Amino acid sequence: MTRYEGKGKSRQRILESAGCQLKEKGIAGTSVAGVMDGAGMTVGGFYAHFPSKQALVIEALRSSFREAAELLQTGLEDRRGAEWIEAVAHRYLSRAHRDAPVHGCPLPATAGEIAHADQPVRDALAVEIDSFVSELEPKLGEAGVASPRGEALASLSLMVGGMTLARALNGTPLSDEVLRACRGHVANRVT
Amino acid sequence: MTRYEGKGKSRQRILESAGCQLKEKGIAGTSVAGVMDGAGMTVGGFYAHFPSKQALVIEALRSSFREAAELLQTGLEDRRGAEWIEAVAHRYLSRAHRDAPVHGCPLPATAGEIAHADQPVRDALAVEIDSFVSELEPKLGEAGVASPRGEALASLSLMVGGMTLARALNGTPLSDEVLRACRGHVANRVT
DNA sequence: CCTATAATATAACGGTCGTAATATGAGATG
DNA sequence: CATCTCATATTACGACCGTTATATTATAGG
Repeated sequence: MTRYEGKGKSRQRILESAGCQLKEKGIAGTSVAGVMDGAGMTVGGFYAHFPSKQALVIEALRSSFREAAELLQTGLEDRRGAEWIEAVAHRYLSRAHRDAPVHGCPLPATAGEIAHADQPVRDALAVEIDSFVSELEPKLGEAGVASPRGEALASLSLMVGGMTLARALNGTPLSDEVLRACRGHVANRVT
Repeated sequence: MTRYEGKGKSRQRILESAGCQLKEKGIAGTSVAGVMDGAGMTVGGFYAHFPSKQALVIEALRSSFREAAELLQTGLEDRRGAEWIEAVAHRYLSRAHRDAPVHGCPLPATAGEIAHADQPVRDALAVEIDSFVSELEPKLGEAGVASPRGEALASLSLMVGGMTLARALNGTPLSDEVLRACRGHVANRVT
């Protein structure tokens, strides 16, 4: 029925579908059947591409995190130091990001569940976070903070925590308030 | 077989068991049968005490959050301003809290899932967070920060985000590093 | 055109979930 | 002692989960 476009393409579609579902519904809320449906296929073919749901979660987390990290920095190439980090925080802690998890960071929806997952999942996350923090670090160095790496880790924590709470409080006045407070905190901290 | 101690006692035991499981395994990882087992009873009796799992989650979240908020502040009655908030942050962002979720805050394990839950759950959370932030606020006022409420919201976001990430990175060197960085951030911010 | 091969669809397995109907058993009342 | 009441136990239902075995289909090579 469906036109065949090669195994690699299918794998990529599965990965993208999984990324969307993970960002929208978390790990427990993401089912293999749902992912395959989102990729325009049926369950049966899944295990020809991935050995288990956990393997899919690891790879989808990897690729969607990298994609989000890149998207977060696009268009900011001309900015430096404090101006750059502030722009990143404002973009991350925006209402747009809160209301459209699909185009954003997978951490707010999944980090809490990764804590109860197996070690391989946490190890994979550590690699990605370490890499992202290493990108953040020099920018904070330019901004003249005392310990750029510590500040990068704390900034990530603030952004993830703020977005997680803002989403958990969605539909209440506190949601916007949390976002605004966290943006203000970064601005005060860095300028 | 088991001695009967009144319906109220049973309800309380269910609530405490649910709180433990929520803090350790999140909402999806918490099953009604498991909660009743933890309370020393079997599934059947559950619906005599709560109309649904969601109702249980709301009430267990409420009571365990309040309990954690109180525990977080005990023994700190003599401290003021910056010293107080720093002690709270150090206690929250400790390895002890990371490694023993049962005696701590339910937010790191549940906030990500609450975002996908129904509105009543989010409304209930908003009430509790608003109340906690109102307790934090005057202490930050004493510390002399510009906008105490905003700072309280941002501090909560940093603490929850830091603990969530530290648990998601547990077993890797990054976990301790995140905790240390967030503690340092609060210290620098407030002194 | 026919075959070989690989990708996908169909269907089923065992397990767990939330929920509900029914059965049991203990405490209070007469 | 008999009976009523109500908390709890047992059991079952339908839905969904991850995973696997099997059937079907589409592409590539002779």
